[in-house]
Amino acid sequence: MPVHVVLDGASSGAQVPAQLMRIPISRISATTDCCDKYVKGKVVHKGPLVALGDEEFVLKTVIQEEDSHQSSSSEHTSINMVLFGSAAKEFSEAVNQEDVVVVAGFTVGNSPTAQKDNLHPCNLNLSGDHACLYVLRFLLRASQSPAAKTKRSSSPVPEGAKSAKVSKYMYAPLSDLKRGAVVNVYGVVVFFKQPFKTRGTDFCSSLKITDQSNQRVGCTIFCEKLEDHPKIFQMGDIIRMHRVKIQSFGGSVNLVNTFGFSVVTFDGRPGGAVVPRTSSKTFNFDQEDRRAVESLRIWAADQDFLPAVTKIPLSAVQPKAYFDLTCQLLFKAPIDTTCTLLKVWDGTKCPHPLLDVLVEPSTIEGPPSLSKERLDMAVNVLVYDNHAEVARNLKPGAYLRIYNIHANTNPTSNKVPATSERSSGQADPLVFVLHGGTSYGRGVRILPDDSPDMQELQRVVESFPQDTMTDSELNDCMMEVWSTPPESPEAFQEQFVTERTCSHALKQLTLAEVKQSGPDQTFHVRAQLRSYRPQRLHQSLKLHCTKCKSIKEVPDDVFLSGVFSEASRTQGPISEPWLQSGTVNLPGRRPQSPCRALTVLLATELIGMGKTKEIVFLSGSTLGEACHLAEAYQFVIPVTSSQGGVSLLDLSAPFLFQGRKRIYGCKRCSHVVMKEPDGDGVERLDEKMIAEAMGVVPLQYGLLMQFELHDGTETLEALLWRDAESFFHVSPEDAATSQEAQNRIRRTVDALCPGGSGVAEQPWMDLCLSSYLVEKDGHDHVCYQICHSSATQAQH
DNA sequence: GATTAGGCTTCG
Repeated sequence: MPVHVVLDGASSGAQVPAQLMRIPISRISATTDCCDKYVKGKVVHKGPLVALGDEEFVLKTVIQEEDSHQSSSSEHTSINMVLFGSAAKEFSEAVNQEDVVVVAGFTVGNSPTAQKDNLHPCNLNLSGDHACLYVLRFLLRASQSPAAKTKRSSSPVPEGAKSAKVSKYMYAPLSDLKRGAVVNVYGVVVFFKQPFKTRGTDFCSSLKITDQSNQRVGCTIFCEKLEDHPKIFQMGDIIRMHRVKIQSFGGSVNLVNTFGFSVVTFDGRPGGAVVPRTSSKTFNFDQEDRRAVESLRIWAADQDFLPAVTKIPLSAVQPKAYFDLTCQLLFKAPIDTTCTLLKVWDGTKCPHPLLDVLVEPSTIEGPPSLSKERLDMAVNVLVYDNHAEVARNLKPGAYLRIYNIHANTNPTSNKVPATSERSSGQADPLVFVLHGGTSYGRGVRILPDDSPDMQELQRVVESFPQDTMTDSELNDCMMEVWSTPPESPEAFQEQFVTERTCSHALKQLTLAEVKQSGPDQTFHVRAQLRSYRPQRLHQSLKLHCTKCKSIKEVPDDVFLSGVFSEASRTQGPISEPWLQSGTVNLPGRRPQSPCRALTVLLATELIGMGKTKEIVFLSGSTLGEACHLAEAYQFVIPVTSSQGGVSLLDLSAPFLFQGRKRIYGCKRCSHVVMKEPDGDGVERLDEKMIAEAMGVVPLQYGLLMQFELHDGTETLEALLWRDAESFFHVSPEDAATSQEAQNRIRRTVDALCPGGSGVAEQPWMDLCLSSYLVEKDGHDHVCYQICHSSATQAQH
């Protein structure tokens, strides 16, 4: 298949032949005569190159009409394209996601996945010599001309820095390394150790890389700062290093970083986006780098130097085996100076009996309690020596990869008190161990938010119900109630009537008519609720700022525990003239847990006024302790030390606890200044006065849902946001804390959208809708919101 | 323009 790269919109070189006619994606059908047609679209998804045998490849991609926002939503503007043989291989090498391509010489077939992916009912198939592909590359103004781009410098360091803005680098093949030289290299990582502390001033990363020359070369990177080290997460990652010195040791070549060293790494899996991983703010990266990474990926995929099974979930663990575990930290507890317990899970259940490690409850750092489901799937990991030190700084909720973890079956230690139900004939219980030292790459690493492995795990663990506050409060916990569908819909079928509450004199329209009208209008419609989002109702609760209009999610307890834990880790002494410190004894929540003395601070002036039960500043506590104390004090303000003075925790956490209510501040609009709240001449302090005294702009709770409406003429997505409170007759604030409020919302959506029943049984709703324009991705979209409408229980 | 480490299972 000829592949042409058209630069600058066809100003030079290859051009799309003039005799070809463009056919919009939406007009393609099984009967389309394709011999004189071409399709133009943006690559919105590029699948991996799949090898079926010798030179037999297949690759799936999705292309989308570029100006698709102008078409109506019923048109299919995205289409699956399947490439075979050399066409697949060439496409994989030449095209990146987001590229605009022109495709000719295709055939049209039926799409077997149309039902599932909701894309075009047809497929485009590309194979053989007839297929023709043009990649449109629009060069940025700041970049070099195409002619200059083809010139390559032979110097390892940037040359002509004065004349050209873009520097070129030469990369040495690993088979051609001359002792003493300083070079730039690309390679695939075949072995690595996480950076470890040396006896000198630096951390050291030790790795081995290879490239198409099949040469394996060891690399030793010394850097004082951890963030300057290569960000390697797994074997197969791709690494680019600038300015490494070639040394020889023990008869083989070794690369060591030298002055001006820089490193960038990439995920090594073919097909994925090429995203450079570096903490460096300036680094060179252009199309040639992209191609170098992609060709290394394709080459490496065919080699067998990578372990066959790279990911082992807890459900597939073999006793006695060593493996890498990707998991989420639920909580941790120090055992002694050389050992820390990490309780982790990955959303799968380990099938083997587990050794139960007993720890002092007061030493546990993590959320106040966890759902039984999570605890049932969680495993103990004992990390020793150098890793115990790293583990002490991990925050509950963090996503981790633990390298070379050992599924130990013979725990001989009496240091860790343990119980297990061992009886004859039963398998030895497992305990996971990360042994001391760095052999075999042993270590722990936090996976960053943009890591695909982290995101995949996050999707899995977030599909489980959220954790509850405490065991005893399980029944009235928001997450539990909202996540649980009613036990028997038939037995509990209530009738709800949805009516308009506005006084507009408007004719009722069909949804099809609404869709044909423009923005900034009000409509009256009669429709049924086909579906709603989010399905997990607690996710509809949001926090929003009335000042900057931003909307954010309500953080979960695992995350909040991390913020509290981080704050108490960096906790120092607090000395403020207007605060007096003291301690409060908090009784243990469970009978066996001991009392804990909490450091609290009280405002001097309020003490003078006898108002000692109103506001308490709490330092160095856990989330659970803050919640617990909020039962006894009117307002609890978690604080930490800042240069000897007092400061609020990071505003991702509530700045104020009022009973069960957690009040958050806007990170963007708040300017925290800790002042003594002025209680003078005030009967009762309220949240507004406290927020004002501390320079915090409080966030409001809101309910945000998306309703899919239909009426036989059309379906229409409408948001419920501004008038959600009057629709459900529940205030979002109540929904955040009250079981009754959550029940009411649950019952309403269940009645309006009874699961499993036919369309005829669905109630009709009389709704008032408003339409408005929203700019997204540089284009205007018409959106709809349900307003002036109310769902009330029908009177029997 | 020094120094570090130089893979290769713990032993709890």
